Amino acid sequence: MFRPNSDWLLRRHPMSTERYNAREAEPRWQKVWDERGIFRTRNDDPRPKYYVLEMFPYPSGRIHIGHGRNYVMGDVVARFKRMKGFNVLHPMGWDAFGLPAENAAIERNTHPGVWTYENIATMREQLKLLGLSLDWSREIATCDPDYYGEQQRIFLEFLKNGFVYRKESEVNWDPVDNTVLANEQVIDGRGWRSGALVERRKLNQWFFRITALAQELLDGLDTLERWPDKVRLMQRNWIGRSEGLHVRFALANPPADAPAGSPADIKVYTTRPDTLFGASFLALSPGHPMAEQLAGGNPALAAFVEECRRGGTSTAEIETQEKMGFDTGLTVRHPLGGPDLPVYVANFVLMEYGTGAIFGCPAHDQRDLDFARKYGLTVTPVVLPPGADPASFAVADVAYDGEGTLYHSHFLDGLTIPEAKEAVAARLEDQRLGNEPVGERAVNFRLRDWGISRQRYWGCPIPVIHCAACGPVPVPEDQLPVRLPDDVTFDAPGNPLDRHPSWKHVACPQCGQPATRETDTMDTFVDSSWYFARFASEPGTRPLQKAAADHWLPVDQYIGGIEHAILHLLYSRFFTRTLKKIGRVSVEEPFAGLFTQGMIVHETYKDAAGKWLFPEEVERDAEGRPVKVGTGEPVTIGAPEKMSKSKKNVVPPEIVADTYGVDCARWFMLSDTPPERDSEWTSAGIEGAWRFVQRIWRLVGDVVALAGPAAPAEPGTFGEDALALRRASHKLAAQMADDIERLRFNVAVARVHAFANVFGDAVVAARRGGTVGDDLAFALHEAARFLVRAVAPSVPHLAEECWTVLGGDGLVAEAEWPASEPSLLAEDTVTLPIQINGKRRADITVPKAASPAEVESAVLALDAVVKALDGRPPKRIIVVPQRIVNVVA
RNA sequence: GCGGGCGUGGCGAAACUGGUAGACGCACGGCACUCAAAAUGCCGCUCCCAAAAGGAAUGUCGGUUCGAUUCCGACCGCCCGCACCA
Repeated sequence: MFRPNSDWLLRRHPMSTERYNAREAEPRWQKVWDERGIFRTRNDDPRPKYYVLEMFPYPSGRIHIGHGRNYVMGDVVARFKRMKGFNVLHPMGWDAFGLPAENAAIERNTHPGVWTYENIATMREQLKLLGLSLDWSREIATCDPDYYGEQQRIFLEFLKNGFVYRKESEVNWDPVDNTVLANEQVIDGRGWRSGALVERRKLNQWFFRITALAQELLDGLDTLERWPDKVRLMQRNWIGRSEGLHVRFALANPPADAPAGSPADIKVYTTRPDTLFGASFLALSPGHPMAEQLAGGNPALAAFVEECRRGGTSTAEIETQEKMGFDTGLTVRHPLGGPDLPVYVANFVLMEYGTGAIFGCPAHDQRDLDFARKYGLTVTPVVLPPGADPASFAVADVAYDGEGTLYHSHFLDGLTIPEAKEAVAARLEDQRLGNEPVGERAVNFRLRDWGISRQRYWGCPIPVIHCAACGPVPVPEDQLPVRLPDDVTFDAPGNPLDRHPSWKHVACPQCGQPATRETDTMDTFVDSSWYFARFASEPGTRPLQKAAADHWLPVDQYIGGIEHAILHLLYSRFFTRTLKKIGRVSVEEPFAGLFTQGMIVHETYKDAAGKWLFPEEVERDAEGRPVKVGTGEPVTIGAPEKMSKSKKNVVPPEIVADTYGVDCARWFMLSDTPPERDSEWTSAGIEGAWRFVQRIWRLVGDVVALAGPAAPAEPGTFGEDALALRRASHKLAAQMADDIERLRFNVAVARVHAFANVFGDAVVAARRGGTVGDDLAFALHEAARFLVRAVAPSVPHLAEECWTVLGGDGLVAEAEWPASEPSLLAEDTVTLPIQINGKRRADITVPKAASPAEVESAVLALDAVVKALDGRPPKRIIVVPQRIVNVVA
């Protein structure tokens, strides 16, 4: 027979024994939100705007719970800002063009568009399952002609204004598949699908002139105060500004067979003109025009150049790669009268940086030193380290790149490095070779122009027509968008646009003669470089509207992975600045605040045969060992790794929603681990979140049982218990607001836990006390309502359910953030720890307003202090008001 | 090689601007309730000596300070980014 004892009754109430049924409640509230359209955003809303955006996903198929973390974080911010009175824009879209769709088309014989839109439909439902407060009416897909048509207009405006140009550039060419490969499709120098050795082939390609904005993009980083320092540093390094000197070296023995008009000098770029007297060779990149020309008449050199090209480009390969050179037999004059220098072609000189040629100063550059030692070139130190003896200082295997004074350097002797740089620059500027100065000061950037041509079908067509007579001609405005043809096949290698029977054949817009369309499409990074501006325009309107973009931009909080720290973010910054220059928007920087969240990782599982297993295929046997469900064969558990389909360590959102509810998943994703770090998904963690969700539900039920279903009127006075609870409630609201503003979700979660402990104690005490007075009833109701609103951004469905139980007006999703009364946040006493010689020995509670002198005398009266001083006067007493007291005995 | 970051209990972590180290949670142990279990609640949970009082401890060693997880130096370990950047 069921016979509860009194203790049980104290803690349990029939109301609170009902479990919160997330599976029933969550879809119900999602329907209510949807029907009332409360997440629809209007541009004419008078409230202050707040734009929160998570990096939009590529529609790869299905999402797993690992993808959900950044959407949940963004959603917490969006819901919080709504409660704080902002008109929030929180949209979602699809980065829908890209190579995987073409691969799927080849593998499954489907159209890339069909595959893409099917994936979008699946993933949209999965995202909706998470209860995100998104304005779905603004949803976009970059493969929509409405979207990419506007992108084509932007391209043509950029072209008109000189931000786009065409030049020859090398691509990875797969000679078996007859196709261009992306860098990630080249594995160990071979095509990923065909296995053929990849060739370098030159094609005419379109480029965005991002280097024209290099300085601007660099300077702009300083204004991005709400970006992680790490990302700004990565961009700064990527842009890579350096100041140096272009120096022209005259050829001492031009080759006899050189064609007329061949250059008579070699131009190098250097950041160390001060070391010019230590130069012992010149080196050309294998791609340097002079190297290529010389190779034409020299089979051995041609073979060397070819070998260099095959060398890998990965860092690991480069590190182990030995410095190699080929002596061309050419020599050049030293511009300051030193000995002539031999000219090599060397594998470590990059054509893309500087002028593709360097002078080597082995004593002060490690690469040059390695090279000089290998080829027996002279090593002359010209910078003397401070305190070193000029007679004995020598460089063996380690180049000296530190500070010092110049020596062995004629007119530079005795100068510091900066002085010597200046002196050389000044001297060479005045020297003439031909009609031009030998030296010219130069600012150099590592940043290169952005090549956007892709020899692919599933991308935004480049709106240009090639005419034999007129050259490249822009597609006229009234013929935009240039649509992708739907009737394409993927059964043959190469670009389907190129071999389509009719698509590319058009009349030249200028002369009317037969011409062909550009068959290249744009890099998908172009698509994602302005989508944030498209969201600003209301649905059904032109994709990029100045007024709308100016209203919403910049994005106040952008959230995404660190993997986009450089390219996507830099390209978006370039686009926004360029759009401003052509008058399409008014802002310069697209993202005022950036947050890069960590990934969700999960253990991996392998069976005895080494095959990956899904988490749900693994269970524990009687001894607690991991075994395969059904068979009982042993399972090996691997370290937590990024969730990925290939390793099967994924958790589908549907399973979590069915078992625990998505609020539990949301709460768990916000708990414990700082959001910028990787977080491990565990069953213990999600169960902990489930327990806490139930606990909130019980607390709310307890309050209604104790204090009635309706909030009582505020009484004039409060007892001590009620007041203490009120203080805790008001503090919670204030501190949590601060935590969420700073995106410290794990700290916010801990705070809610701590409050729930205090709240729970108050509930138990109230029940024990028998009757609940008006003041306590008010405080309990207030605590419940504060708690529910404080967690509403994180667990929105649960919050709605609780809000209803508590008799709240309307939806909690539309409620205001609880306002904290300043009088309840202020404490009138403070407890100070008392240290003796830096060790905590006691504490003391004093009025907050107590003067240091009052605190000091109270401290000196403490037993512990009297005992420690043993009659002697203290050497010193440090009173830090509101903080601590330290007595130095 | 270059650049950046991080080391705190069994685990995830907290600690504001140099001021009580370990909040909060997980795991674990004990207890209560139950025929039993689940659920829930209470207690304990860095280490040493323990009855208490103490002492040690934030990777290691040193420095600055009344006081250091926090600042400085050296070392050890781990992680991330990179395009040999002249």
